[in-house]
Amino acid sequence: MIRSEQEQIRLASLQQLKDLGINPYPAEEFVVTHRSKSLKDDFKPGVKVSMAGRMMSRRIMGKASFAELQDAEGTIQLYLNRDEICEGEDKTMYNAVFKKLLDRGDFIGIEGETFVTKVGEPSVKVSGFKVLSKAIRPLPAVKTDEDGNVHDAFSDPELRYRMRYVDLCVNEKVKETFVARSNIIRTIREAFDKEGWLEVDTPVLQAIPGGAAARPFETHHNALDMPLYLRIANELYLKRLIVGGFEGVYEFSRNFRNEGMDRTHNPEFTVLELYVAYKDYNWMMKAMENLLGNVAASVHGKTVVTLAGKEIDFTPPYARVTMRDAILEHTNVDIDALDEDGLREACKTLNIDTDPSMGKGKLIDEMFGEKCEHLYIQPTFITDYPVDMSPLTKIHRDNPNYTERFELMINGTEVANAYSELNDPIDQRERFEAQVELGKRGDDEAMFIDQDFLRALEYGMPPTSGVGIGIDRLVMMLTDQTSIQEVLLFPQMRPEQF
RNA sequence: GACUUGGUAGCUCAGCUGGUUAGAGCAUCUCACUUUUAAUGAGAGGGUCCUGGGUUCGAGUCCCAGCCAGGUCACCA
Repeated sequence: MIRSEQEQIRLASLQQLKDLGINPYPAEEFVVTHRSKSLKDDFKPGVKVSMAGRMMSRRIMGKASFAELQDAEGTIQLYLNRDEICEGEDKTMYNAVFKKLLDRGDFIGIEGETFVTKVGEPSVKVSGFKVLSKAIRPLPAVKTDEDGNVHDAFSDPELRYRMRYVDLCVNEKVKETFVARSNIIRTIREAFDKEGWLEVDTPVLQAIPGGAAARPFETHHNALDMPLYLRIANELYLKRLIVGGFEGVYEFSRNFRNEGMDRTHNPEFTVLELYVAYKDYNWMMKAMENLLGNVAASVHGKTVVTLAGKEIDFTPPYARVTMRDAILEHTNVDIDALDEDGLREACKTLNIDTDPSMGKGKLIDEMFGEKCEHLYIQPTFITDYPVDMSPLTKIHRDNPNYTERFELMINGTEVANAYSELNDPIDQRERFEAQVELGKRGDDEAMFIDQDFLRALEYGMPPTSGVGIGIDRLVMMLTDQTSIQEVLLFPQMRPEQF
C-alpha cells in the first residue's frame, strides 16, 4: 500500500508513541464529565472537567499551546502549558507527545479546569491528557475565519458522499442536517404515538412487490428456491393490519425502486406510511397540514422555511385544488370533457409524448406532471385523481370518474400521497384486473394481483384513510437542501476502485 | 440511458496557441515563540497530472476508448 508523506509521518509517530510505552489505541473507558456546547452554554470558570474528542487544530507557541477539541456537540478550546502538564523534570508529554507525536484528527481525553482567556474565549486549562486513538490519515484542513467564512472547504461531492465520516468531521453543517432529520422523524413518531397509533414492522422481502407501481429489485431465496423482491411499498401489509383490528398503524418504511437516480431519487428511500380506521381523505388533509406545521415549528422554531431562496410556508391550512381544476387552470384543457382519444390529442397539442400503452389516467397524469406539478411551490393538496391511476383508492363519493386521493405538492415535488382507502373487495378485484389489462398493453409498472390481500379485504376492512410521506424529500425541504444525497448519510454510489 | 462539465499534492485550486526540473494557499516537516484563535516569523519536503491507447522531437495540455463524479434531460405515482 502506497502511503502519502503525511501518512508515513503519522505512522512513524504511532511507532514512537508505542516506544514511549503509550498505547495509541487503549481499551479502557475514558470517563467524560462534560461536553463542549453544554459546557460553553452555561460556562463558569474553575469547573473541573474530563472531556474527550478529536483534536481539530493546534496553535503551538513554545511552552504553551492552544488546541480545538471537537466532540459530538461542537468544539471547545484547550490551553496547554508545558509546566502544568509536566510538573516534574520530564517534559516528554508536552515536548514530544503533544507537540510532535499528536496530529490533527487524533482522539484525546483531557482533564482540566475551565477558565476564560484574556481575549474572552471560554477554554479548558489542561492538567493532563491521554491518547485515545491515533489517526493515520490527515483530515482536510478546513478553516473558518472570524467572519464565519470557510476556507479550503472539503467540498468535492464525490469525496463527501463516499467518505461521509470525513464530511461529518469537518463540515459542521452536515452534522446539523442529520440531527434535523432525526428530529423530524422523532417529532412525527411522538405525534403518532400520542394518538395511540401503533408503530409496526412489515416485510421488506416480498413475494409480490405491491402497493405501488415501480420496478422492484429482485433477489432469490435459496432455501425456498424462489424469487423475492425488495419492497417498493408497504401499503398492502399495513392495510392487512387494519383488517386485523388495529385502528392506527404506521411504519417508517425503507422502500427500494430499481429506477433512475437524480437529485430527488435514490434507489432506497424512506416513506412514512400511516393508516387510520374510520377516517377519510378530508380528515387526512387536516391531519397532514397540522402535522407538517408542527414538524416545521418543532425543528425550525417557525413554520416559514427558506428553501433555495424561496419562502415555503408550512402554516396550515394548505390550498386544495382538484386535479381537473389544476389542469384546466394551467393548460385550458378540461379533462372531464375528453375521452381517451381526446386526451391523447390534447397531449399532442401540449407537446407531451404519449404511447399506446397509456390509458386515460396515465395521460392525465402526464399532463399534470408536465404542465402543472412544478408550479406548486407552496404546500398544496392536489385532489381527486382519475380512477385508473389509483387502483387502491376508493371511488369519489360524488363522481365515479375520480378517486378520493390527494397528493401534497411542495416546491414542485410530491411529498405525500393519501387516499380514502378502497375497502370494497369486489371493486378492488376489478381494479387489479384492470391493472393486468394495462400490463398487457405494455405498462411494465402495472400492479400484480395480490390474492391474499383481496382475501383480507373480503374479511372486511373498515373505512380507512392512509398516507405516505416521502421523508427524504420532507427533510430536504426543512433543511434547505436541493439534493437527496445531502439528507441520506450514505447515498448510493458506484463502487470505488481500490 | 443521452448530452454536458470536471478529475492536477492530504484539502481547495491555477497551469494560456503542446516546450526547461508541474505551481499557489492551507495542511505536513525543521527552528523560534508561555493567552492564541484562518496564531505568527524563518526555512524545507511532498505529485500514478483518473486509467489505457494514439499523434508528436516533445503531452497535465491535442485525439480515441474507458472509469468516476456533478449538472441538465429521459426514466421514475
